[in-house]
Amino acid sequence: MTRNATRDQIIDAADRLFYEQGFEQTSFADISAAVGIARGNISYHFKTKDEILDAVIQKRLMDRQEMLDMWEADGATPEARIRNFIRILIVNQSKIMLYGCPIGTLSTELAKLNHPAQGQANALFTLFRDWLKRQFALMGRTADADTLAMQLLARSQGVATLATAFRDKAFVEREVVEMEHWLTALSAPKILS
Amino acid sequence: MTRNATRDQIIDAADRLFYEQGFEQTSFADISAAVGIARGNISYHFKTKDEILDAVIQKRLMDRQEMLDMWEADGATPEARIRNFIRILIVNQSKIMLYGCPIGTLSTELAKLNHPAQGQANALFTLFRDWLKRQFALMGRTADADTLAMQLLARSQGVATLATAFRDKAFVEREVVEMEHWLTALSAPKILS
DNA sequence: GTCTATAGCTAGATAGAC
DNA sequence: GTCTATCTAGCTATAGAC
Repeated sequence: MTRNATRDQIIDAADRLFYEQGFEQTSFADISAAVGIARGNISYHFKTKDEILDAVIQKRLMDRQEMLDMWEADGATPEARIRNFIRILIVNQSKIMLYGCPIGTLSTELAKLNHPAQGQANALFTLFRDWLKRQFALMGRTADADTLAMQLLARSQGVATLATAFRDKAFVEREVVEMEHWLTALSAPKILS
Repeated sequence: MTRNATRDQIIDAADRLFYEQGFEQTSFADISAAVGIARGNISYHFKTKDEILDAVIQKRLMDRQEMLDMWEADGATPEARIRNFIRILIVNQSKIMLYGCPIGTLSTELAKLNHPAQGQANALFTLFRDWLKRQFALMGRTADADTLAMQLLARSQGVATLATAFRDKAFVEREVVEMEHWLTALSAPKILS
């Protein structure tokens, strides 16, 4: 893997534009303009648009893995680590209200295109799914760890989709609180009050 | 509003193709081929592609309103009616696993295009939101009817997104059961066991 | 490694014959 | 109302000068 400033700039710009405009809607001209280079220069670094997509997905995988590793290192408890996941909806709120979740929207777009990179894109979901599963298992939920992981993933995706449609900040914040309560209830001993 | 067989066929074909391939990815050629007419004929009925989109959204609004009216007429209780909504995920399972939710994916695509029809497309969400809100209110949940409506909408959207990514039938069925339990628990008196 | 130029294609939209 | 033909513009991708 060679380091190259221009190549990395292309990937960064494509990553942002694929998220904001969609993969299909983003042209070589868009990317080259964003980087500030000539159109043809892109082709020196990437033969086809699909190669750019592959590089963007690889970069997203690396970025998210790094983020999860950080949460793993810093979080005192599995609950605290999962809370970091839930709070993505707050941290990235403004972008999510404009463009949705970068993972979910790419996955959906590639599904409609029946694009060969679908599997690679869905690996991003699997990354979070497996990480969440491990955290739930550490919470003692070994039996239903994967079910809980999928439930939390689904709920986040749903909130992101409706956040984009309704642009309602209060809704997002309310749902995040609800998810945190759900998480707390999972680990807390059952008390009849 | 004049009735016209060809015009309606164009709308039907566009409705299907916009769902399966996306709005941007569907061309006049795709639609005319699906209907079995010449490319130029489309332009007689619709001046621009955006006009087709408007017609498709209007049709979807009418279709869904009709469906909700049927549920309203046939459902004995608000719970039974809401159950119909939840079970969309089962009834349309195979299509959802291929293309996602027609409402959510269109809304997301138009958001990324910053398309002027965003508001119209989101009216589809509002249609379900208001209907669900009314059902929850009829269940006695007047105070948090809208919150519950948004929660159920979000959960459905999330399941649809992950269903498309993972193509996992068992996951969808499991989540539908979970949502039905959630619904039952909402109306049932609280029993400490 | 970056550029200009262009080939080859397809898109949305328009004009006009029938 | 439906058709063929065509315009203009945009796209991906390639070739080759520097």
